[in-house]
Amino acid sequence: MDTKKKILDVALTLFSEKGYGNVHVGHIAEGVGIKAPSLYKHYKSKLDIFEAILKEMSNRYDKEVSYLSITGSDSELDANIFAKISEDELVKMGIGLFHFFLHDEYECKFRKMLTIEQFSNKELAELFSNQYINEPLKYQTGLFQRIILQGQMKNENADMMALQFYAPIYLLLTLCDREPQREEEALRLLEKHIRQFSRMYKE
Amino acid sequence: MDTKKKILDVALTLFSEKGYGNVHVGHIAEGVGIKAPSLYKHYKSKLDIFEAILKEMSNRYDKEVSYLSITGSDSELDANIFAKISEDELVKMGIGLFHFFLHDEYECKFRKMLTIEQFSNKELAELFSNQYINEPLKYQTGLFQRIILQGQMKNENADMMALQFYAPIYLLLTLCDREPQREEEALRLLEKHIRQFSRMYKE
DNA sequence: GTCTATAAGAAGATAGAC
DNA sequence: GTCTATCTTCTTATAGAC
Repeated sequence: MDTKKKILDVALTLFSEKGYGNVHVGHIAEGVGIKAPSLYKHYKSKLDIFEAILKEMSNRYDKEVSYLSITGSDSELDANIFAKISEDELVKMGIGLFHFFLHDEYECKFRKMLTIEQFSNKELAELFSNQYINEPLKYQTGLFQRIILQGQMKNENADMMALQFYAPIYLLLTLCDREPQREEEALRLLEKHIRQFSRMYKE
Repeated sequence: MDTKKKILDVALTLFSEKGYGNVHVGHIAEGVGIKAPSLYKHYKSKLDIFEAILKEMSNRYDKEVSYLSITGSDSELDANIFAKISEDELVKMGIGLFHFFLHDEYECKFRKMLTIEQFSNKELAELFSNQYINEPLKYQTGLFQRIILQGQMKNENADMMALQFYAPIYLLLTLCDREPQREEEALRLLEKHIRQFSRMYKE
């Protein structure tokens, strides 16, 4: 097994639960199954481990964006699929997105880690905003612009539609990060939200 | 000047910037203008300071809720005011609320502190959810129910209207906590959101 | 690459003078 | 109520054997 990789896994788990400052190299080592000094054969410092996580997750993110087209400038392609789907399918899409964000192991832990560390420096603040605010809004704005052009929805501001569609998803996601036991409740609200949103904007 | 109170002020400021684990009693003492051991004449431990902040902010919150009626079960009263106001006045109300949450010194620091510490135990998670999710949604649901009854808005689910009205405010608030330089942008989006929301649901 | 031993310093907290 | 001095423990990191 790749120890260097396992160190990042364990560290990400601990950082996402307690935050960087409350995790000690001894805890990470214990999770990996080695002694603390052995960590230093793989990474030169605790900060080095943290930065390796950022780099690793940045790579993962880039791959997912280009593969799943969750965000990015590729909403042109999706709109054709989107425009033809029913309200039921829109719900299915929203819930699928929600599930992925909430249950993908790395996605979830990384988001919690950034939530804790977002105020500690400007780079982490920007990273959080880009990944969880700017990019999703940009993508969904493009999507709604297409849907409007195709006459499926009312000719309102697409960026506000994206905000009004996405903000509840974001709120429910951060709610479930904090209180995982409320996932069922969140899913009910999410479905109701998308159905009502769909009904209000339908042309 | 009240040293005991000043300790809480300084500690809250530091906790909201760096998180509990990254703040040391020496830092707090320095901010207050005394030496670390002197802190222990006022509080018996670092954790004791943290808990005193929670208690203090809980008192502040109770007073504000009952005084400003921002949340609570008093939406019956406000609906009469609300129902008669124009879209412009609805915008003014939303922006006023946003400004208060964002610029009230204690409100802002406490929210950041809870954001950082929300995953460290269940009580803090519940506190965050109650104060920034459950209570605002409950209040606004009551408000929209009244507005619907008075025939001012479409007869849709009031709880979804509350979610769709409040979630963008919440998203923009957390955005400004993270990147204060984006406040102007957030205010523009907020106004656009409320105007579009108002237009979509207007009967 | 992993271990034990240990350095070097930081951090929370106490004792006791003033 | 504040200070200096100090204790104890924790924490990161290094040295060097295996």
